[in-house]
Amino acid sequence: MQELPKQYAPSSIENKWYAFWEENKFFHSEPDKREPYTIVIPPPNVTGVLHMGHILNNTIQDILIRRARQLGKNACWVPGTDHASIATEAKVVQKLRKEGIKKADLSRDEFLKHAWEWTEKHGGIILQQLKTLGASCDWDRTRFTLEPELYDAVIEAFIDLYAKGYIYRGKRMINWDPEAKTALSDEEVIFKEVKSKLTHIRYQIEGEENYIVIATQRPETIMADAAVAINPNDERFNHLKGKRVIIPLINKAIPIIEDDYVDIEFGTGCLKVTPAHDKNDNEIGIRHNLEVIDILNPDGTLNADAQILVGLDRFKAREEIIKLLEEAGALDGEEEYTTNMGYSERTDAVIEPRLSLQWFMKMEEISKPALDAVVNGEVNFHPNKFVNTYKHWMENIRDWCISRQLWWGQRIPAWYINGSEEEYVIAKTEDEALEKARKKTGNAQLQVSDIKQDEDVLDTWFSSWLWPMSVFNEKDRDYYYPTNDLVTAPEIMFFWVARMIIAGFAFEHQKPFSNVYYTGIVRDKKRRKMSKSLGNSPDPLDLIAKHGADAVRMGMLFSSPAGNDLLFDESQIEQGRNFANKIWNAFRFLSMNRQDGFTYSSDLNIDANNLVDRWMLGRVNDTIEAMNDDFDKFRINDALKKIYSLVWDDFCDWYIELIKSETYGEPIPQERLATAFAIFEQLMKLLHPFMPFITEELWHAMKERDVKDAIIISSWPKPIQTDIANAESVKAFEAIQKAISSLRNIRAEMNIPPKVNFNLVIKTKNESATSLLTQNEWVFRKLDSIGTYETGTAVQKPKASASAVVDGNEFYIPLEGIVDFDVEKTRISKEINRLDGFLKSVEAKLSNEKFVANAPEDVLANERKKQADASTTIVKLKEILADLV
RNA sequence: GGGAUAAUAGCUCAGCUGGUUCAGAGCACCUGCCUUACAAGCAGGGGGUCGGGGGUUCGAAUCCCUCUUGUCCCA
Repeated sequence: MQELPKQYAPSSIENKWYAFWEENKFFHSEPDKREPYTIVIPPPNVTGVLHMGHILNNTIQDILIRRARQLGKNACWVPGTDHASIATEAKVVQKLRKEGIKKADLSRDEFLKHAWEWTEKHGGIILQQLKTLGASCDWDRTRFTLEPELYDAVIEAFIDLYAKGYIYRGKRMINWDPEAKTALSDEEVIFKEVKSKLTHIRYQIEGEENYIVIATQRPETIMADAAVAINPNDERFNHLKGKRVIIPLINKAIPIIEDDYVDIEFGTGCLKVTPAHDKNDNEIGIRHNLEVIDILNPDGTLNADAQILVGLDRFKAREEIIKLLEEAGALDGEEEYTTNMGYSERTDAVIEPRLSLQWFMKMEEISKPALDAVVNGEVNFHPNKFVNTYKHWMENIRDWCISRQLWWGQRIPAWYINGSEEEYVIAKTEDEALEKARKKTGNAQLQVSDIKQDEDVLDTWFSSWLWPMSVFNEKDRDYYYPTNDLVTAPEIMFFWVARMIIAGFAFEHQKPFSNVYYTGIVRDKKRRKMSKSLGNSPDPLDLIAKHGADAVRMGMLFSSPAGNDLLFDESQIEQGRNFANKIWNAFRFLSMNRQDGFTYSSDLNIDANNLVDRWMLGRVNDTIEAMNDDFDKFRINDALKKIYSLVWDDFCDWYIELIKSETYGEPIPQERLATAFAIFEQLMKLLHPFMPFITEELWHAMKERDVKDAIIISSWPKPIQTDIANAESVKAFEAIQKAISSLRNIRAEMNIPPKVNFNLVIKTKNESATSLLTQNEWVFRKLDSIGTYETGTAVQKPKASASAVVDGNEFYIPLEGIVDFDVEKTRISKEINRLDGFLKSVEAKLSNEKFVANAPEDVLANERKKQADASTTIVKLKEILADLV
């Protein structure tokens, strides 16, 4: 047998097994008689690259899918990407610009050709990267939101919703991104707190020398002012009512109006009203029937209606106009001010509120079932706290602006007739549109050239919200839909999760999934979100190359309870790597001990007389049940911690130590080794979802196995031999562990070198303890250096000795010649003090009549037992202390 | 401004239905150890008024109120 290297080297192993899994189609799912278990991936941006958030998110999905596969379900994880219209279009435009091509010079078709080329070149890289992580996606089912079937699904959804009256076209205040030159939905606006200035400007009162002062953040918009508003209850301005003021620089008279919206306390109490450039102002404008003067171009520069500073960018214009106001004597000072400003989620440009003709989706009615489903638990959120956020948003839901002034996306299926903005038909194809247009106009002579399709595309989320349905063909949808679990970030709860639930009920009349697991955000140690622009994120592919995918998965998950942010540090990955190495070496040791002809049976059948085996298997059994419970509750990181501790603490630190041969240099007795191998199999299975590569590697290193016996499709363990491997055996062995720890503690505190033997005298509390400790003498001998070993209820206490009382049994180590009495006295006194304090608190409880009267019987009984145990131990320790004097 | 959520060891966090030696884990730290695999390891150890205050209860890290501080979402 070839000896294994001392350290685990993941890279070659990982590639090998990933190829093996793919070749054998273990990730692929087809509908069959089994129960399905389905996850759809949150589709990343098609031209994106893998970042730490993807690592966390996809690790969790892979864990869920691999465990489901082991549980015998028909596991299907559908991968794919979305077309990310704004981001991708921006990238393509940028690339073309570098080549000296302007988008404006291209036809729609020409531009789309470039966009597809770009997508094919960069698209799907991220999916390849996911493979290095071990993601067991069904790659045969990879979907893209712009591929024909999904495109059609989006168009059909639009047509259907339009027919039902949920979609309308209208001129509303929308969020305009002057950089991408498109409308955005409310969700795509990110508010950031920024330092700004309030500029105070004098508006002369018409026909008077006096002026009033208004405070504004946006002095460059004064040319679009339609009025100045005051609060009707503001007595300071009684004299202004009914008058008009003159806008400086352009000398235009506008009315003073009264409106409750004006905050008397804020600024100067006078508000300039700019209906074209502010949402609130727009509402005031509607109430007072004010003129709407739009002075901005789509790119954020001033247009001719501004009269001055035409062509200047809005921010440049702000600087310039302040100078002009100052020169004109209209500037009344500036004031520092902190405000929340809206930024484009995609381009980070400052959002421009703008009145614009767009397509909207009515949300209130259609979202009702989706609200109910989450509130009544039909769809569960993990952690549950996110239900509140969801509920709040859904109860205050507003209409969704779904049109985007872009080309890269699903083109809105509206055809305008004869150049009209108002007269249009909704149809899937041009032929159909023409037919409908002819019918609508009653003009049978209408030609294709008389109708023109809307230039705009739909919001990317208008395709993503169909994802759990649209990734399946009709036949498969019956089987896989509704899907089971969705793993995503809380950031996109509204963008995506809520809308998927809405769409699920709207189109399939069913929820899209049963559980939503919200992961945390990956941050750096300073709690900053990891991002490319900050440069504070490691490249996950480097991490994988350096430490192995298993280590990265482990490390990420270890410090990542559901819904809590993860403060990433590479030392966490090292912890994962260390664990992989530990497992590797545990196996290495076991394998080194195999003699010629060694075989083992996977069916565990342990000896009822061997407490160590009973304990070990009992621990495995407990862990299986505890992990299942954790998985049911989506406490995935708790499940990981349990298997981690079982492997490292129980199996490596105790069990392996105990199966070693009694004779130095001899291999592990082969029947013990066989049991250890069988237990190790259980451990590998439990660990497989978390660390797929190393477990598959060792699984095959344990014995020759058929392809069909790969661990990836092995069965998830169930508790076995629970008649002997149970709580009782665990408890019995734990008492021994505690005793051994106490002895090791004495050895350390007394500075007895590890190899120096000491004698052990155990005065047991009863005969069953004697028998336990007699039978397990070998355990003590194995784990510590022991000379003579004497046990019984009536043994002679050695005089000068170090001692410990564990579980009512007294352990004595004769000290003569070895040790310092004072140290031992201090040790014992400390222990007495500790127990004394504990006893007092217990006795305080028990002497409280109300406690005795009110506490349940089992609590009471437990307190009494605590009291009895503590006081007998104290008595014993005091005797011991007395003997030391 | 409205809402949510959190505050526990130096750091990151568990602690789920109020009661088990409940004050825990990992990391970091200290001490000893190259022990039949693993120094990426083994053994042992120190460290916390559970943010402050008040309340409910026989009993509170856990429930309620309040204050402070932080984070997130929404406007």
